[in-house]
Amino acid sequence: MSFSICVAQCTDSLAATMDDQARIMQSIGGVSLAGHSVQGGMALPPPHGHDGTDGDGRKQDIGDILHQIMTITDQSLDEAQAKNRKHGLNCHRMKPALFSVLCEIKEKTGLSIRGAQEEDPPDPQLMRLDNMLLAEGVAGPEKGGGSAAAAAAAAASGGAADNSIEHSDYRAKLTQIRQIYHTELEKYEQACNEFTTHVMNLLREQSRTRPISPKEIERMVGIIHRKFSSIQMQLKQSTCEAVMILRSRFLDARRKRRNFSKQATEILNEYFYSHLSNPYPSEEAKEELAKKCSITVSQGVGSTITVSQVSNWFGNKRIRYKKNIGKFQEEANLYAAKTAVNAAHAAAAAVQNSQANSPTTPNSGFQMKDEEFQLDSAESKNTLLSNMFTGSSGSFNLPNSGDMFLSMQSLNGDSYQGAQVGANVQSQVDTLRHVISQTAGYNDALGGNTMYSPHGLSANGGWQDATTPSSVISPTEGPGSVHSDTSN
DNA sequence: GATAATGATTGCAT
DNA sequence: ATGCAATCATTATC
Repeated sequence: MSFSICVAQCTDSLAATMDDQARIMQSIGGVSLAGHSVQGGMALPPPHGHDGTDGDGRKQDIGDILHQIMTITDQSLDEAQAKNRKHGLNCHRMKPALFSVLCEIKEKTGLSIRGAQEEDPPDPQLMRLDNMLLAEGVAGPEKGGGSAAAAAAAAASGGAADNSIEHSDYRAKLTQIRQIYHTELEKYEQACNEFTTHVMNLLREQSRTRPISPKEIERMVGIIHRKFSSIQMQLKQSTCEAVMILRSRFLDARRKRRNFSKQATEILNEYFYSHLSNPYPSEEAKEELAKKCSITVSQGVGSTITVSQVSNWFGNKRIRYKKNIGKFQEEANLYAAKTAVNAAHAAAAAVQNSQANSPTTPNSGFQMKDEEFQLDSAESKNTLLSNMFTGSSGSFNLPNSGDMFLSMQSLNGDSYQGAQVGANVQSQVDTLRHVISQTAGYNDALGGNTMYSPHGLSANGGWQDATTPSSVISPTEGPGSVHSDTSN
């Protein structure tokens, strides 16, 4: 939440900066409008019949003209007056001489200027900014660019390319920034164009009374563009800053973790304990699990869970389970029982179906929707159950769920009936646990006899290959374990 | 607030 | 690439 606040702040500050710049820009626009007043000031006398070579009053004349030029802008003239004055100057006999002098001076300055700014070296700073904005998806193509950049950022951050809430949050903020950036940029460009047009018109008009080469107009336009691009640079800089802040917040948020929802943990645990002999879900299985977790999560509160998170979870789980098996005994039993109940449900349903009645399958909440998944776990359920009830050793490989169902019935002696199928899961689990405690010597105490041992865990602490799941019991136990044989 | 639980990261080995 | 082991950092629990 501090994250979103900070981002909001950063976006606000960005907007504020942009407003500042907009103001700057507007003030520039104001200058451009005020520029109208220059119009009359530079008016010069037109060519005249006199060649201006007579000596006496010449200095005086030039002085007069210059004086008029210098002061003309200070005087507020109405249209008629201005016209008069203009005409007067234009008709002055010194006009040609002055004009040619101006031309000469212009020629010189023009050359020097041309020489000075011939090459327009691309500003490295601006290029950096441009590149960054492009890379971040702020500049460039409208759609996809942002998410691509976000994905890139996520990937760079450590592999969680497909990300969750933070990701979309990041994207939303980035889009916001992009929008502001583009709006402002457009405004600037528009203002720049308007200003350029205006100046060009001015120059064109003035070219009637003073020498203005196309080169000069070009140069003027260049100056204007440079001015505006320097403002744009500020905008780009601010945008970059905003993106950097946003990004750093986003990356920092990586470490911020949220516990998975109960349902998600249930699902993962179920898979883990039902594949205890080989708790290494394939890529597909991980995807499936991630999807399942996210689906259940979407019904409640929490964040979606990604494949890499599933991988993390299994990595953590394996290591922690192995480190302290005793601590996980209860959990293992619980989930084994749960799985058993599920399998029993499935089996019961199957049996009932095969008996031509049409009972609705009880909604256990743990039932696998995916058929393949279901088969897979059903198989391991068989294994687990067999282990539980026979006290391990190879054997089993019950051909189908029906058999397992039968084996349960025969084992329990009492309690479990097909009719119970519709009852709620927890009670069934409890029942089952009770039954187990009676029949299989269930021991609740930590570190006590484990009726449910990690058969797949080999002596060196690793899990055995998937192909030989529970058929071999290692003679020695894993770290901190106790005897796995709890059979009666 | 101390401690446990837990999700994420890192460095290493394969 | 993937998993393990150690560790970090946050969250939950008491």
